Amino acid sequence: MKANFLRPLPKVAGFIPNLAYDSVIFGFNGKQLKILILEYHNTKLFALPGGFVKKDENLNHAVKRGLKERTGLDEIFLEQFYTFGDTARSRPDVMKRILEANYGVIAEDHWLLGRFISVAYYALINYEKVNPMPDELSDSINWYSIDELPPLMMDHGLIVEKAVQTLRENLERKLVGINLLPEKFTMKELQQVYEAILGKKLRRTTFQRRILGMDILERHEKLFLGTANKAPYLYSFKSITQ
Amino acid sequence: MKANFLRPLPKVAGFIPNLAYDSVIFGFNGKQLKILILEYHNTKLFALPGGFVKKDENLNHAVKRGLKERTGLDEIFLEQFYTFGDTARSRPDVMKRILEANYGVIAEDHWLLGRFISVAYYALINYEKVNPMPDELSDSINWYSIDELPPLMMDHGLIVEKAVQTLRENLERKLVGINLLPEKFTMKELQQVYEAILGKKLRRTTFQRRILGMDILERHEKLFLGTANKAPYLYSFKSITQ
DNA sequence: TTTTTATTGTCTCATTTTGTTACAATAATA
DNA sequence: TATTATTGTAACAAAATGAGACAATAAAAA
Repeated sequence: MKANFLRPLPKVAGFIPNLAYDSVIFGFNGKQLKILILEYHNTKLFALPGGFVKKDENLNHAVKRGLKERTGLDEIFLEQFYTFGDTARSRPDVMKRILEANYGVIAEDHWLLGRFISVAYYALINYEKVNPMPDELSDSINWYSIDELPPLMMDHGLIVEKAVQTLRENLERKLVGINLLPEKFTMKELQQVYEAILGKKLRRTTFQRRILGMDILERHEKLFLGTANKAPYLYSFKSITQ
Repeated sequence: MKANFLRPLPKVAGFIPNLAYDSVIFGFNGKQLKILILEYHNTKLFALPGGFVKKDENLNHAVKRGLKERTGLDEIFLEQFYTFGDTARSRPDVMKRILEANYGVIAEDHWLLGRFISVAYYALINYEKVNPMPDELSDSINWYSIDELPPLMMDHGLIVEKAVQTLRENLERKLVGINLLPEKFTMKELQQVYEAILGKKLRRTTFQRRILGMDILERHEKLFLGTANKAPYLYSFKSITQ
């Protein structure tokens, strides 16, 4: 949420003060919905990837920039979902631990120890195309299944909760699920994405009929996996033809 | 959006810099969906009511505070829907006009002429219970029908658009429509709210059956309006009984 | 080569929801 | 007492969804 994406101890000058962003980066491993969580050096603190906004930079651009550094990906589904602005969410004590573990003693009035309002985004990415990169402050960034998260610092647990809730609400309306899959996918894979997001099983025949009825998929060649059964077709998302 | 809710030319000290909020306050006059728009002194500039966040104040609380000043109402439906963070949305030239019309010459580096990221909220209120109050900077605040808005300054037109879109999306899912009506209302009034929000006519019998089927309304006495026809029942929203 | 197995694509029928029309009940007026 | 416009609800049609059945098939086993 705070001191990421930054190499030397960052100066406030270049950034908008008191404003941060956090990102909930979703991936799908074929079975479970996962998110990227980083762990700060020598603190056992787990947090969402986040960062700050430059003074002359669009908010959306700042988040894309951070995401690119983390995942290497450029053209991904990214949507803002809430801005967290309670005073109690900022925890100077926690920030201090993180900064001291990295840079030694920190001035009491350092800008990173102040209050932060954080704009939260969620991203949907293709799990297989990513090699997550930690930053200077953290020694690891890893995928965690959304129902096996480590205890997250500050209000990051709440942020994840709201992200999952938003994703569920948007699933039907905006077909966001597609962004978690590779270009071509089987109907079963698409159904598994839906099931992982909604957290419940769906009926195969009804699901297939409903999705095909939407007329948003293009059918391609079959996928032969070497298993002793009928091979499924591959589908891709129809590009909108204006 | 900017210099509202403030009596003397506000000092940056007490507020979080570069951060504002804007509110889209919806009301329903029985026929049309309306929003509150204010006009700044001697500028012919129309804007959404907005304000700033105190350094030690919850974001949500700041918005409630502003809304209370504007409408006198306390317990109203209020929901955050988007944070606008493009650099291009801030228009120092426009701000300068407003401030100079109120306070005379303004320093070039005044904080209000800087860049602002704005968290946008929409509110749903009972049109009849409100006597809108302008602030120091504006000489009027008035209801405008959402399809007859004056040209709004900066990106406020965009903010309204997104608010209406969000309201539509939330109408089914969260039954927000109820908040625009008085405590007790007829089925027809409720339908008119839905129609105003969705911007289309609904079928009476289907609407009535669907709403009643939700089991969220309590039926009360009839409402006799003196018209030569059957009197409708009054309904209220069932309070959630845990 | 033939049989077996699990999975896929699609069809059918039951159930539920929604669209549409009809109609009796009513509150005031003529 | 008849008329008028509106309301509440019933009745039926149409559409969407739930649930099961089944043939087609890809590879392995026999």
